[in-house]
Amino acid sequence: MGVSSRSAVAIHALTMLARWDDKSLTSAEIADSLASNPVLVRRILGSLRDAGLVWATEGRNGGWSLARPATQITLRDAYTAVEAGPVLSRHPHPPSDACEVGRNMQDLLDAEFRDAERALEERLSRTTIAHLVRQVLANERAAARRNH
Amino acid sequence: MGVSSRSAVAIHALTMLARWDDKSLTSAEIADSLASNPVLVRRILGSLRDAGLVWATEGRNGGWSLARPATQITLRDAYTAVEAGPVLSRHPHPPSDACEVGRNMQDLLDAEFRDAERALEERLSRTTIAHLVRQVLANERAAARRNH
DNA sequence: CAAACTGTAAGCGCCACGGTTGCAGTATCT
DNA sequence: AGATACTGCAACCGTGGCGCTTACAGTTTG
Repeated sequence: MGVSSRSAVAIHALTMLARWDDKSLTSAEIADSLASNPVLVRRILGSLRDAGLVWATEGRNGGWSLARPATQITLRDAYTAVEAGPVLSRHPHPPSDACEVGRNMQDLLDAEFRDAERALEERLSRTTIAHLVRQVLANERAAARRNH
Repeated sequence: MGVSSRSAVAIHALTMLARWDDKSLTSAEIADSLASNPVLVRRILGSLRDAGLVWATEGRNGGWSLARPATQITLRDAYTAVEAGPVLSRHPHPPSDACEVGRNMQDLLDAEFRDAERALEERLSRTTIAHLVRQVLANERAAARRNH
């Protein structure tokens, strides 16, 4: 296991919004694609809205749209918007102060883990939603070509 | 949250074994430093043993020792030994096959997430247990100097 | 007013987690 | 031999977060 699947849902939703960016999509439409529930989608899109990545119009014919071009939204943006805590958990309790190692490990480990998490986020920041849309369309074209 | 705290415990234990590598340490001693439980420590050290990082002698005066020099054990070794699944969770369910995005996202996301996880592990592999021991000793020397 | 949306709060069952108890096996010490 | 001090392992518990659902208030359009 590990981090929640909210990032996956967020990236999925953003990719859909980018794929059909001429119209807005409802949480029900996105939930259908995810084989999930509209409320769950709204919760996650709510986090993305708070992060300034998407916006919603309420009422009938309402729905969700990207707040900026898909070329300017990275996977890291989605990840940090929906994921709270650190990836790598630290000590459950503070270690013993009486131990030479114990009284130093927490800070040392924190520095190492932060660097590692930074490396993960840095890699995520190298892929944009636009890139994923391009790959989806390319895959679809290839699949259509195979069906002749 | 995120990944379990087993990595933190494993690295803590390895650092202790490396710090006092002239003798073997019991699970109780390590548990004391962690303010935790000997059984929990044994569970995690058991994984490290299966990964070939440490070994134990049973019976009275038994205990744990490193299986190879601390310069040749990285944080990645500890991490992969105790942590099972992927860091970043994928879709809870397979998405809908009827959606153009849905039927492509899983593979695309998996590739991206694997790359990101690889980046995290790569960073962890750059720090050895010996390096942590060196920092602990340096911190202790600095603290002793301040107490004059 | 009815319909179709978003937005929230509350609750559900599930599962992994850290932690604990209990006990069998094994080596050492007296 | 018998007490002692370890590892090893299985079973269990309480907690918390997860994905998911229901219910309902608010908002805009037909």
